Amino acid sequence: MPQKPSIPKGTRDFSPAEVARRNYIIQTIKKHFEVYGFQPIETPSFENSDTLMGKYGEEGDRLIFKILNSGDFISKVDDVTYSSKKSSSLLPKISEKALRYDLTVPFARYVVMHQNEIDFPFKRYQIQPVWRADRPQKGRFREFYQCDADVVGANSVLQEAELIQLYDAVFTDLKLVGSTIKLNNRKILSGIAEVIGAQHLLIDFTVALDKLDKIGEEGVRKEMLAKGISELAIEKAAPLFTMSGSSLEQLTQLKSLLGESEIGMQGVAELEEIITTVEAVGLKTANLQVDVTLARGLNYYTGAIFEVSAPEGVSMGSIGGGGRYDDLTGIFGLKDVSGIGISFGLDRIYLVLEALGLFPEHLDKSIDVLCINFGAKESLASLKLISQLRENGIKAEVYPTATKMQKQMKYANNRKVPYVILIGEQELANGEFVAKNMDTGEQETYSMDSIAAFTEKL
RNA sequence: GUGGUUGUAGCUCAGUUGGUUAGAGCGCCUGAUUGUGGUUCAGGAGGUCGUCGGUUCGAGACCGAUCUUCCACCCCA
Repeated sequence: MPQKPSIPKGTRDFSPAEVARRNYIIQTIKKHFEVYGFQPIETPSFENSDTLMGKYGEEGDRLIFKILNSGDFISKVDDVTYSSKKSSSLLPKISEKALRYDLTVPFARYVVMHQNEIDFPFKRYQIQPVWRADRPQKGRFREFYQCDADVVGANSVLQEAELIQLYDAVFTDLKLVGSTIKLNNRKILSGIAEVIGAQHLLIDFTVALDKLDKIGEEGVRKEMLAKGISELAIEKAAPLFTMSGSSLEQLTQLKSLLGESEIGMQGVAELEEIITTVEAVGLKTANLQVDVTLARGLNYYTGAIFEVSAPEGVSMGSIGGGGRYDDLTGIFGLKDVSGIGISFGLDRIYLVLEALGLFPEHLDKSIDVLCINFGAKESLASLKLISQLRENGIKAEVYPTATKMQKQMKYANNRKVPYVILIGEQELANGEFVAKNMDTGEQETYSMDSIAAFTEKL
């Protein structure tokens, strides 16, 4: 036998049972997206490189899968570039396309390209795979699905509140009780950087701050210092390290800290409005929590930032994230279009539901009825019966060959078929069929003329 | 991209300081049971020990490379 085939690192095959479970999650998310008024679009799996490159920071560029040009691409490279052996200068000459890295940037490109056909505010959702040339870990793949909902062309904070409700609705429907939606605002982070005199180091500051729960206050101070933030500045920011209390209490503390920063106060005001709105409407099972250390996410966020973490006890990175971006379409030449979006991480939600045993049982069921095959004449009668069942939307099939009954029953058992139908010589002669309930083992005889009596039981 | 870790039957895993023919449980197949699955009993099949190379009289075990898994960074869903 030749070498066993394999699939690339960080990719997966999905069995029928896994697909059924994934579809269950997707259907749930889709249902709520539509109830909230979002419309689906799809975009190509690969884009022109210049659409993607530079949109996710330096780190992001490294993680984008590049697609090699077609044809004899290497002969078209000039000798100087070729012999320089520098990937950065060689890359644009041999690769002009790349696999999409997320759904937000392609969406911004879509909005700009179709701006004349779109009615704003435009609410779209998109459920498609994305690719990252990352090193895989648990819940971290090189090919995975994002489920995004975005609104562009409206900048009321009502949207923020609605999207928080949407998170709550989806996770409640999935029975994932106790998820936490963390909320922050980029303007608050900017304001703090301004107040402590470290605007130019905003990214370094926020990245370090984000690690607070992981490496502790000492670790964060150390990292900030290493990035060139002065001791005095860090001391000014110190209240952040120990901030606690309810969301509104934290906002009060922020107000005193940010009093001199216009942008910071604006961020606080936005958060306050979002929180009071959400509290007025109420959430079903999710917790909403202000977290000033929340900074993850991409450079293009300008206002609210969201991140959802699984209920306590499940170790999994974030299962969703999003935020407001005021000028994403500006990169592609369309100014003054504010957008806000959230993303659900399908693959991680799957792992969380599995860990907590929250998938409904019926997902395993592939068919409702299996007919035992007793031979040519009998199976013909079975086929007629099955046809009628199928017309009633019942998933049914006849075992294809007349092998031993034991084998057929075992097959039915393994496929978790709830009912097995038997039409043998005896039944055929009497114009009847026997239905066996595979759970209880009980059998009942029905007339071929009145299948309704049977279908009612399903 | 950096450092570490894992790989043995379809699945989960044993396998002693390197020593004859590599094991278990579950699953699968056959029979007890020619019209009845799940439970039970008896028997059976299934492995170039991730791959390639090296050390050795001898390698599943030691060394190197490579692929893969998981983990910590980086970053992120």
